[in-house]
Amino acid sequence: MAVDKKVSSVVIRRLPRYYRYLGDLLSAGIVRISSKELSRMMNVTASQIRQDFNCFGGFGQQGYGYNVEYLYNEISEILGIHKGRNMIIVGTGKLGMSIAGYGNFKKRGFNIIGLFDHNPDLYGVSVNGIEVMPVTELEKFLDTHSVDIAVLTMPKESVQEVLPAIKGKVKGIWNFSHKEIPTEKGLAVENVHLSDSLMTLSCKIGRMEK
Amino acid sequence: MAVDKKVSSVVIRRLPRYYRYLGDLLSAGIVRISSKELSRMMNVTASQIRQDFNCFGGFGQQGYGYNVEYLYNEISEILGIHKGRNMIIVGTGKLGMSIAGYGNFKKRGFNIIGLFDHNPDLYGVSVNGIEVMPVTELEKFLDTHSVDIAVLTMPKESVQEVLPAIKGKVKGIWNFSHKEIPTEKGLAVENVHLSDSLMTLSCKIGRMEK
DNA sequence: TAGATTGTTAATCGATTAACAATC
DNA sequence: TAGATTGTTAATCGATTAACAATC
Repeated sequence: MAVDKKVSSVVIRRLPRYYRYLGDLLSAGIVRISSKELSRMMNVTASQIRQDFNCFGGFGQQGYGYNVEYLYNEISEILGIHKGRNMIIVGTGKLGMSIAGYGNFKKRGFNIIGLFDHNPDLYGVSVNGIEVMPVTELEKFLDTHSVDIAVLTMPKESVQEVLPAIKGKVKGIWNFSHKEIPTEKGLAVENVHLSDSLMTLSCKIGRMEK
Repeated sequence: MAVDKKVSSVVIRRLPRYYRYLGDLLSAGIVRISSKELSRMMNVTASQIRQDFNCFGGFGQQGYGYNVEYLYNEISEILGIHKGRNMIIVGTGKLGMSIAGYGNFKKRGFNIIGLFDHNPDLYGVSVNGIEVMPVTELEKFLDTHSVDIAVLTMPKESVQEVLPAIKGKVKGIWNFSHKEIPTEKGLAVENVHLSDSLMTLSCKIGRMEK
């Protein structure tokens, strides 16, 4: 029952996947699961599953396995789901809008409370009741609202422009722009490079062909 | 100059990032770079950079470093850029459409040649000259066109429905649906779980706050 | 109780880093 | 040539897997 000190980031990155599988089991009405069964489903070793869970203190019971609902809730807690995180989206092109329109975030406690762009044609356009505002309003908005996460879906050129306005005022950046943002103290960053992923796929295909 | 046998997937996943940085250096007119300089820029060790490149045979020269353009082109080659990969997008909701509309893929040799959905309202809607077709046409399309990559941007429920039509007819799947697709022989798969990434961010924020 | 399965320690494996001889 | 920097081998570090005692 050694509770977490420093959990490795590879473990943290595996948690959402556990969360998904456990959600499916829960919907299927499954009450308990052993690390062995789960390992078969998820294509990982049972050892790894037990090690991973034990980074956070052990959620199972010898001879029984894991209670699906309990485990699901614990992981949900660790992931910060249902904490009620406020998000803004900067850059309301197609990608930004598709994120804005994705209903499941709200269900999990991620609320979009602001949309920003600097194309005047988009000002006032609304998604789920939230209107697009000019980027020039961003700083004021951050001073008057509590924002946890900024989602950056604008062209890389605009990043330098908005970054100073954002830093220190949000806890995390979910960055889809092609400008990499380094993590720094007090600021969590997830850089998502969709084209990197396509190139990785392309590379895999190339090596398969040989 | 030990040429690649089995390159580890962690190395392959790093290649697109090298490619991005080298592209920037190239645009900036930089002719040569040492692993040490690059390591400072990219926040990795020079050792790792040299090890990584040497998986593919070594692209540098002692005492000089690496020629930026040459290295860029070599990595581009390994990644399969400009090979002219044909892609189709299945599911033309907002996310699918935002991928369809992203201009840079074409520039790198990834051509979107088909869009599919089963919402009749979208039939005939076109992006960059490609019209949305009914999913029922998918199988016929795959038989009459050479398609390398299928991009899945539909709801998880529809995946089982289209997967049989696709398997064996494409080389890779770029999967954005929430249904995980296992890799199998002769089929490369990249599962992209955007919400996993948001949850990882949320988790990082939570651990920062403690 | 006997059987099952966890939590946890120890062994293995792989990836990263350090070091240095080769060489441009 | 002397200096720089690679390619590559060896050392270290961390992550994964195996094993098993604890215990439900």
